[in-house]
Amino acid sequence: MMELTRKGEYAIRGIVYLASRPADQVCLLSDIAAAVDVPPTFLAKIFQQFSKIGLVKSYRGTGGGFILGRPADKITLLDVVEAVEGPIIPNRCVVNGIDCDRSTACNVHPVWMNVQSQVRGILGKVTLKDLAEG
Amino acid sequence: MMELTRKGEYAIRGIVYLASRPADQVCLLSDIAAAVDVPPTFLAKIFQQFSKIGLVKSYRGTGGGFILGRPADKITLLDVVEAVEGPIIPNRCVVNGIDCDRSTACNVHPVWMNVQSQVRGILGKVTLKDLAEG
DNA sequence: CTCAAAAGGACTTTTTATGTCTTTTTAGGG
DNA sequence: CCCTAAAAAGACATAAAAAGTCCTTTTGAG
Repeated sequence: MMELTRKGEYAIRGIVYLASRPADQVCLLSDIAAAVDVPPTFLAKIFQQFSKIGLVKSYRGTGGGFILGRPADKITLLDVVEAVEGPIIPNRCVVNGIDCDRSTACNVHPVWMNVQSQVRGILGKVTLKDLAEG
Repeated sequence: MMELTRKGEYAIRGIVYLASRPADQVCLLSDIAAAVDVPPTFLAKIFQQFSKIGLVKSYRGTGGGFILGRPADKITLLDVVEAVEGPIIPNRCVVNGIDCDRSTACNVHPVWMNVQSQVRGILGKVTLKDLAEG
């Protein structure tokens, strides 16, 4: 369980690569796709999602491409993963707040809440800067 | 991401219900399925998986049914989840040990290792006894 | 021997993942 | 203004996984 999809993996590869480039240099999607070995059309969709929420900035037309939407140390792995995979929800009932639909006193619920919070904590502390260097 | 499948949810519901019954009382699958509102044929498959790894013991024929394979405080949520969902692997490369196939120095890898270990830690500390009472 | 129950296997249907293709918008440069 | 380069958008296509059903077989008690 809890497996990242290929989309998520591609997303990370792509944006980490972008973070590893000079911050002011606009990168072609086709170049990124080639560098990280991801189907360009698929990566395009992913970067469109990034663009919508500001993780990257896009420029169209001749000389266009992508740069990071903010400094690499201000983008976390959590941002990236949630951008393409949706929120981190180990169990559906977590979204309903405190109570499951199954029973008023569901003992499993707080466990999932705990899992969610721990995972978010871990991913939220890792930035693209961390991932791009080293 | 990280969402439990319905199968996993059913599995938990079913075995927690079983754990809430008197330990020596054999339970019919059909009764369990009705009690936790899961398609009986589907739950049957799940309990077959449980049975194979000893989480439950099954008895065939007249008067048959299921009981827990060991005391409720010796079965963890991790046991149950991994029984039906497979091992907890946030990213494929975690299984290959220390190195990703993508690059020799993948900085993302230790993060997934950390996630895996945290989640396993949380789920491994919750037993069916905890979940069945209260 | 018969009936009740789980086990096993083959199947179907639905949903999600993983892409591709084509058209449209935007922008730069002559 | 026109041409070309690039991302955006949307409609498809295919494949894999999830979710569930159905039928047959095995096992056991009475």
